[in-house]
Amino acid sequence: MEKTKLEQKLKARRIQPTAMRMLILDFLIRHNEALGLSDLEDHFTRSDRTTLYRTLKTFHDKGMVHEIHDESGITKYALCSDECNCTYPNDMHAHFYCLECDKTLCLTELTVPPVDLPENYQPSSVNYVINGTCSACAS
Amino acid sequence: MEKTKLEQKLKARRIQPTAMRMLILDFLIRHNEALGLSDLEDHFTRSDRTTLYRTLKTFHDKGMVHEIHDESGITKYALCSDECNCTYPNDMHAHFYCLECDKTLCLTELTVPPVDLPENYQPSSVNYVINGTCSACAS
DNA sequence: TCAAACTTTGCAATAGTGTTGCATCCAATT
DNA sequence: AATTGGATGCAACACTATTGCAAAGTTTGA
Ligand SMILES: [Mn+2]
Ligand SMILES: [Mn+2]
Ligand SMILES: [Zn+2]
Ligand SMILES: [Zn+2]
Repeated sequence: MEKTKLEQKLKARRIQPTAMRMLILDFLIRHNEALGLSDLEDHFTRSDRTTLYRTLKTFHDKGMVHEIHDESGITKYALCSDECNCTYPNDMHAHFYCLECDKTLCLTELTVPPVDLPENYQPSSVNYVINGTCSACAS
Repeated sequence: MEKTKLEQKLKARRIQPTAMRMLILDFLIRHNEALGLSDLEDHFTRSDRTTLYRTLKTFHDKGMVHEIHDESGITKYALCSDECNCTYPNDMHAHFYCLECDKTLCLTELTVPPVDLPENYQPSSVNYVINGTCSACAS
């Protein structure tokens, strides 16, 4: 994606657009799967773990990405859509974790249904992961 | 719970009923929240981490408990009902993770609805966690 | 233009959780 | 009693996440 577009996206979330952050944002955009810190480490070999870690943290704090917790035990991050505020239940969707290839996908079409919680339980977000075998691994 | 009852429950899942396992099972029964390894460590101070770890692993392998992955990053375990085989979607229910007190509850009433996955995606289980504030922390 | 103030990055160390190898113990079986 | 297999304890390790601090870079306002 063009540099100016990346800059805009970062600024829209009130994130200072540094070179590193634009590279990482671009990387996230190119991959439509949720990525963990180690995935960034593998690709940005010249950059320090900590920078990558803190970039993900900043992105998360500013609502640029959402966290997904799956059976891998690794915290994964996926881009939010531009309009997303990660509010419950509107912006919440399901995810698919493939037990074979270890990849996690956003099922953005699959919005979570609001549910009836017990008295006095206040929901704020959802972590919804369906485990199984993805289409690539099924064939 | 009485010793013989605990023995029965373990044998029903083809788990050798040792003293330690009965104590841990009893502990899980007494707490209706999902527990992590460290919770067991805190209580069974005279026992070794590894034994507790392997007991949970055995319980999980034999279908006595199910794993829950929430925002805490800690793998938590909760007892399955006697009839549960952890099959999708019948035995799958939602969970509630309180961001204040860090506790995770089984919402056994809240069975997950089967969903329409993309072509060739094979689901086998679900990790469904609703985050928010529990009734105890709301008041 | 320069210095002060603030932010980002890199390096090192540490914390926290989960996992394994191996020796010993124990209980069931013959 | 000897044999056998599983359970436990101890130690070490692997992997991920997190923090402190100093250096480098950037913005801001005399
Ligand atoms: Mn997602
Ligand atoms: Mn449960
Ligand atoms: Zn796959
Ligand atoms: Zn609570």
